[in-house]
Amino acid sequence: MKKVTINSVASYAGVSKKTVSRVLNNEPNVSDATREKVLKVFKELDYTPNPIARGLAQNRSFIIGCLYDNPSKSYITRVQTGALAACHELNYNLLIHPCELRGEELISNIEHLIQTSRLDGIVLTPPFSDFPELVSFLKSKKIPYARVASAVLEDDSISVRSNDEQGAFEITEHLIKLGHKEIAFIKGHPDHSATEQRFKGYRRALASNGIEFDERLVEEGNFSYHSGVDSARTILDLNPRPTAVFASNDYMAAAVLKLATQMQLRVPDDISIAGFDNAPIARHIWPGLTTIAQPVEEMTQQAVKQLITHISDPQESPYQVTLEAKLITRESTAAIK
Amino acid sequence: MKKVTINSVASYAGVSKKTVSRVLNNEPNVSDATREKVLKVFKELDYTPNPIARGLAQNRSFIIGCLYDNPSKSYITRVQTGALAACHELNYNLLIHPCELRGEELISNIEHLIQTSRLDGIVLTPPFSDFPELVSFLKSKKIPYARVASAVLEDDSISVRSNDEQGAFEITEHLIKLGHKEIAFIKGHPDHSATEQRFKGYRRALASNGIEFDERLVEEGNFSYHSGVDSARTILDLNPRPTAVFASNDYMAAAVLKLATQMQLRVPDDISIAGFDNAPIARHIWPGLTTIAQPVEEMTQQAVKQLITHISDPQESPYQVTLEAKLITRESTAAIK
DNA sequence: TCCCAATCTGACACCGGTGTCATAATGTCA
DNA sequence: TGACATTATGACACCGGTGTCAGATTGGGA
Repeated sequence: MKKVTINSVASYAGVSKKTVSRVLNNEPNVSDATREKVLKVFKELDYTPNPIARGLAQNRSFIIGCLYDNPSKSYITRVQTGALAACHELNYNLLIHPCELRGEELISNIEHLIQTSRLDGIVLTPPFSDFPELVSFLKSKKIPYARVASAVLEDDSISVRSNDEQGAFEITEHLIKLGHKEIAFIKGHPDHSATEQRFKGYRRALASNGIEFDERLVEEGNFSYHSGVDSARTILDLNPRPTAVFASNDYMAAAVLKLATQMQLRVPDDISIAGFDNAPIARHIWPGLTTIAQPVEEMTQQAVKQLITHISDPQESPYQVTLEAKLITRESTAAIK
Repeated sequence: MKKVTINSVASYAGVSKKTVSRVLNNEPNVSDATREKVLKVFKELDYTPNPIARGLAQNRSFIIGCLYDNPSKSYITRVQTGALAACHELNYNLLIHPCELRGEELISNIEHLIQTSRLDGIVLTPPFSDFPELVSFLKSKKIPYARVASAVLEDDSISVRSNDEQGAFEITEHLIKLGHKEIAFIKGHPDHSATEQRFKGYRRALASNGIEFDERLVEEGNFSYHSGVDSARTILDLNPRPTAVFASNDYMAAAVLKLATQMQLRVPDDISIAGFDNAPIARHIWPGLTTIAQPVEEMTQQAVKQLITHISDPQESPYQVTLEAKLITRESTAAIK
């Protein structure tokens, strides 16, 4: 099986390398006859251009990096799915790069990554999307980037998000409409901008329904299952016990459910529990969790797509998109008795 | 910020490109003085070799592909973690490629992937590890590959596995020692070789403890949570009801637990449940699942490491490794009353 | 019919490394 | 000291594409 290069195609088709290259890249100024002739040879020889050679000539790698630091495997997988879909469509490769936001020398770690792998661009997923040091570093180095699910919008960068504040508002209001007035809240990790957004939505729902905010009902979590256990312990021991708990994500909500079950509390009869994210666990436990579903794949796909488009043609100016989050009701929430 | 290439380094150090290249690759026949001089210039100019140029010259991409088709996000993430660790260590990149085993034209899909991305090698994770068509395709095309968690061993290929049969044996024996005699079993997806292995271990444990195998206690699942629900329904409706259920993975075990809870059965008092894999869900539900932990990260890391070593130096002959799986006991199993 | 612009095509250098081979420098032993 | 093996170094082609620019061809208007 001999290697098929642009040279073989050129000589076989009786044209120059450059003309073959023109056909490859859909450049103008190639006569229809020539174009067809070359395309036919492509098929006959089963030619695939070498992205490495192309990369060298254009000083590009055709690789996008994807940064994440997230305890939720399902979130990571969804991010990857969306990013891969976009990359696949636009003939790019995806390089995944898990790393710690608070790890030592994050910036130099990323710089090294970009240097050695020659990334063309980078996608930031939470909590990196709103990490100022990193964003300004990328900006100063003129490295194209896109932010997924960021809270802070900038005019001149690509950002695709869903409305966390609104989602939290809706799920809180859902609880309120079921008759709950004492609704505990478990916060997420302070490094994530979603944490603040979800808290805001919770408070707005209380306020707009005339329920006074009670600080004692709020616990600090960090999105991990473990932190949910700790927060749940405090909340479930309150006297009087709140009739509902809204945790900032499903893992912490699952932890509340676990502890409640251990304490012989019946969910949702004795207490309602709501989560956020619609992680697989939300439907894998009993009762299933009422939660908010975000279009993670689509957010990431749009972000990466826009990023690559921008790289290929810097004329394309970046823009921001906000997608809808959706309330999913399951068995863990019910009307107060 | 000017680009630093091998040419700049060469002229700055007063040597030829080739000598710089020799230092870069730790080749012999460079005097210590020259080597040091060049190394110093590397630091001064902060030089990073361009992997793309190197790839073109050597006809390599420095990219390993990782194939998977697995419903468990945590398994995927663990595979990635191990693969990334190996790649990072050996200056390779990892290209993830989720795809369907039974999807149309799997082989041509993979061929296209290898063609267009110019993969240097490929890691097969279950269920691909034991998919004969794919393996023989790779072999015929002389594409280096490594298999993770494969059941069938071949002498001349890289394979790193853990002992599923033994794990299943141990967990079954654990149940038997707790006094259980009627132990239901839920099989995994028939495409996965682990399915057969785990079933074998279950049967061996029964046999070696003088318990007769009862076909009615075996249900067909496919590793998904959903299939677990179906199987659980049948099993829990049996009369007499088995005192224990061993599901081939944790998702199906979680499904059994969910259904049992819905049916007001107390776990483990009324029925014991065991899983396999030690997925996060095993400790996120109540009661926590007794299960088998496999060293997924390590398996994958070793496989990829060996794969890259083999690519860089085909002298290195492939070998097979089997790692230990470990029984983890949690609250979902208890002695029969 | 002629001229000039627009369209098409190819020669050749270049991207940043590595492989080959010739040659220079050094070392070893008789 | 001379002959020869060994080590060190560089010149140059090459990997497979793309960019630049010059030259060839075609088309339209005067």
